[in-house]
Amino acid sequence: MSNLEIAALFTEIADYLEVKGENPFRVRAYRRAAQTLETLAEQASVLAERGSLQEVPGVGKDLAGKIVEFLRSGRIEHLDRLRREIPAGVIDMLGVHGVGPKTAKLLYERLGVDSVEKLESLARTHQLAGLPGIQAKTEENILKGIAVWRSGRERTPIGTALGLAEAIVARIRELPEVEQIEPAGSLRRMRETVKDIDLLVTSCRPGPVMEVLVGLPNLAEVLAQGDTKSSVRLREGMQVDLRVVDPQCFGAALQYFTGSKQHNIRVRELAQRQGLKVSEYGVFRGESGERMAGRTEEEVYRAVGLPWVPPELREDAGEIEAALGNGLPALVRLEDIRGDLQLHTTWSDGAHSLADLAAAVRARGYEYMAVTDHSRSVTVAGGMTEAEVLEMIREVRALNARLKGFRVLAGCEVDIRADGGLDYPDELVRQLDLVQVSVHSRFKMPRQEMTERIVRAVRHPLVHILGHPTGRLIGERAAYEVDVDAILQAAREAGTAVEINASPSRLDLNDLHARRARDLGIPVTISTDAHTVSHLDFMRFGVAVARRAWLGPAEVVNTRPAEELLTWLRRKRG
DNA sequence: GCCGTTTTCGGCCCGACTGTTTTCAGTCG
Repeated sequence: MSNLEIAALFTEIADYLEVKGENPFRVRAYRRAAQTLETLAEQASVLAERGSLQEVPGVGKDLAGKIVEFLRSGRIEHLDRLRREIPAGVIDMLGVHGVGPKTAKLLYERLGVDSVEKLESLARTHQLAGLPGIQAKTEENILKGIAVWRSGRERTPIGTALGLAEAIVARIRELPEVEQIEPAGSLRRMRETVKDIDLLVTSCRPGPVMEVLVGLPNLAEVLAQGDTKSSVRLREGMQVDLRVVDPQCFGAALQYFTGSKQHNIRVRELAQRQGLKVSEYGVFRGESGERMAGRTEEEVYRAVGLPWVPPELREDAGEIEAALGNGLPALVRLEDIRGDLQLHTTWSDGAHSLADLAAAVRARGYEYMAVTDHSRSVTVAGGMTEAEVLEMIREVRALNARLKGFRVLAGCEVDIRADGGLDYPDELVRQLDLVQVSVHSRFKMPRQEMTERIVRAVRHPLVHILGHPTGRLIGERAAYEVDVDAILQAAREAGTAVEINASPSRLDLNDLHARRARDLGIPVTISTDAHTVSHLDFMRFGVAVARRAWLGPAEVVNTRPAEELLTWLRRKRG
């Protein structure tokens, strides 16, 4: 977590510097470094030990020094000074929509406003009006901004957001006036959570499109309605921004609105160096203003000398450099997946019988599946007794005898006990085709103890896969305290695979950890952890995480044909 | 504060919108 911690501190420094009115490019340097740290697969502490912090793009001598300072002392003296100089509440105000650094500074210096609460009471009583650039309307906007700030600007899990977006897209697509419609923003990049839904449409008649949007059955509020841009808030709380653009500009607009912001900045810097200008309207020659591209994203990227970059990679996390060197990876696709390796049936807490689930999995076009019901200690989930495991194995063998062209593997999600031991004796575990291990209890262990516990299980010679390695539930439960890098190192040494659990409430490993696994050459599985047939659809979210982690099909275990998978499972055990 | 096919100094992404203004600064994405 320390990369995220350092990133947060750099962002805080940037906020302070901005309020102080310092050089905006210096501010940007801090923000860029923060953003890069957030998407860095390797721990800054490890880089620091190697002395290679300055190889991180955007980290120079000074910022590397500050990182080292933080790692050594847990503090950054420069930030401490800033905190003493300006109250934290002034920085909080930047979170209010409509209040930027200039306004915050003005309010603090002229009226002593040093908290959102104070800001609110002064706006209510019209004591802000009269300051330079502030009148009644601005007071009103600030109050609106505070209301949104209060209601929490939490992000929505991708599964929920994508469902909402696709329902809207389906309605709009029905209109004969609509030519193209695409979600953009972080939704298209498939981040694990998204803030709002951006939709991009080409149509010669925007009117009816806007009508559909403001007439949605789950509409809560129309925030703005114009000819080319409308915004609404849904009852579920999410904001939806819809823009209608000219077909000539669709690719440029899609590229622009997909972001990330930092990726776009890099693309434009690249263009600028070639005397070009990139905007949401297209790519233009500097002097003549001649239009070179805009209809498709491919055109836009080609015009600035890049191959098309898959949206999942657009985070300024090395994809620009890779694209320049023609080194973008061929990413795993949903259609590459040949089977699902974590599934639950009525043998434990799943909704369907083994035979019914197998039929449903097969109907998705998969070649194989592993049934991985819970082990005995996980009593809340109806874990199998030893006798039931044997019975389950017999049922699998019998089923396979009947099935042609489809293979069921007898597996188990074996609980990792508090001491790192497995939940069944080795003689029983050995009889399973596939053994996945995971933690389901004692989440609050000290970091060191939890790490040793999982490392021990990962090293067990009969274990194939570590399931949902960090145990987090998005928006509900943080990952347990654990040294993920130590676990990954152990997995590499033992040849044990790690899972990307595709359930949208888990997505565990996350994109960063999965990328780290990739960098270390650890095999990865993508599994849905389905407890009912509809959960089989989660595979797309797991594949999205894998794509964000730069994984190709060869690095994902369950893209292999059944025979190759079986060979890997056997060989793993020597 | 970072960085280099134009640079070790002098640059650093782009456009829209809004509210406040007599021509633009601030904010946002």
